Amino acid sequence: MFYNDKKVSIAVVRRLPRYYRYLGELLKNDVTRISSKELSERMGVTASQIRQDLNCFGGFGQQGYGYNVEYLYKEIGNILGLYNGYTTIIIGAGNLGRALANHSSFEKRGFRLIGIFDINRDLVGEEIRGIKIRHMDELEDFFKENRVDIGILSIPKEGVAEVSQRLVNLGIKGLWNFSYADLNLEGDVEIENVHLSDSLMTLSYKITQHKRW
Amino acid sequence: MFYNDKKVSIAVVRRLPRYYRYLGELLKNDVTRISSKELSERMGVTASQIRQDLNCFGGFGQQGYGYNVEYLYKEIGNILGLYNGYTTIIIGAGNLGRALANHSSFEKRGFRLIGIFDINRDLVGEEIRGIKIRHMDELEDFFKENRVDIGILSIPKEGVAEVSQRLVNLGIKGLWNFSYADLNLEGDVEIENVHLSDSLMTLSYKITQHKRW
DNA sequence: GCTCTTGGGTTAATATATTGACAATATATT
DNA sequence: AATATATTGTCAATATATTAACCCAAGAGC
Repeated sequence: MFYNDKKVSIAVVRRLPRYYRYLGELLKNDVTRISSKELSERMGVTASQIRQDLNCFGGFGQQGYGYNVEYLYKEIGNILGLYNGYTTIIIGAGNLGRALANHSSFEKRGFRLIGIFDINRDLVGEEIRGIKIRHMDELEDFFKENRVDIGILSIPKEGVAEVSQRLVNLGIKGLWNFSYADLNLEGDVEIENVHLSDSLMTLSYKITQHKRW
Repeated sequence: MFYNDKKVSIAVVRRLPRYYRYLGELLKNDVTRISSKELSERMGVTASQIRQDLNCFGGFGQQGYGYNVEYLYKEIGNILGLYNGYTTIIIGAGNLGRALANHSSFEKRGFRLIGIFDINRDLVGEEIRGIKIRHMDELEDFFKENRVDIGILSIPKEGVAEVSQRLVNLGIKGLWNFSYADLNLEGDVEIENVHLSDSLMTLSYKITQHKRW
């Protein structure tokens, strides 16, 4: 993982959204400045980590003052690419796909849902939040007329390999994969797997090995 | 994180579900034995890591032979607590809550959904997969009559602090939190946060810093 | 304006995680 | 039955991540 040719660990990158979230809250509460120390106490991490993390991307703070909340918020948003107006499409209009389509917080972060696709012809034509469901056959045509940055895969694992390869061939930049299969594709695409079952099993482990029941 | 008083890193624990998944696939394909080397190639990790990981929990393999797939599968399932018959309830019957309720793969992993709750009285009485939605007021009574192990929180972040504390007071063992707020509770409860927005923002970072567009 | 305090950036120290190496032991082969 | 081969469990080496320490710039107080 890189930033301006500088190597940045994925652990650091995964913390950025959390910083962004906390800074957003501060901003909402009209806090204009914050020190790494105070932020660390709120977030339950070390101040050192915050300073180290942020310094991967540049010196955003000022000695004796701290960080300007609004400035830092926007900088991190920028690093995360939230102001690039990325477009998304959902593949699979099942329960999960619908839930994601209705999940307004993604729009709030700058992601714009522009299409929903499914193989089930019974669903085609139906609308979710003003976006009509298209058949998978229309995928290629859709790409001719729209810039699609991110594909959200909410389909059973059986179909994932084929569909994802198709999306990559069409030039998609990223895949957000909810299917119960690891995606390891040939080609120039970024992948983020969300394995809900894995997360639930991890919780199950924690409960099982927890020492008080 | 511990296993039989032995310290096991969370990184190792988070890999267990993945091993479980791959072993399940092998089992389905009637593979009876596998070496760490071959498994490592399929999974895209090092053989050393697999051996090291598994040895946190015991010596499941045999020199010169490898691992018995079925045995290892069951052992890991057991370590993860998948055969303990954990019960779950969903708090929040919005889009995400419904999607999770309909997500059958959790049942397949041994988790049993026994209740759905919401504050919206219009939804009360409605059924999802045979489970009727109850009003939050009934929560305490429900706990008197049922053993509830895991609470799935699919509600807006505003309500999370109050609801989660209530669940902890009622003796819940784990919280699977989908709300856009970190849960850091007092009390004897295990927590697994799933921040979908964070994951999407991480993908956005990867795309943004990717070096070919 | 001078001094004191705050607090970021950076380097060093420590802790954790991953990978590599190999002896020990079971299986497979002849 | 003896030998060759496969492959684990474990220890050591390396790499990565986190935390601590400290220097020095900027702001606050007088």
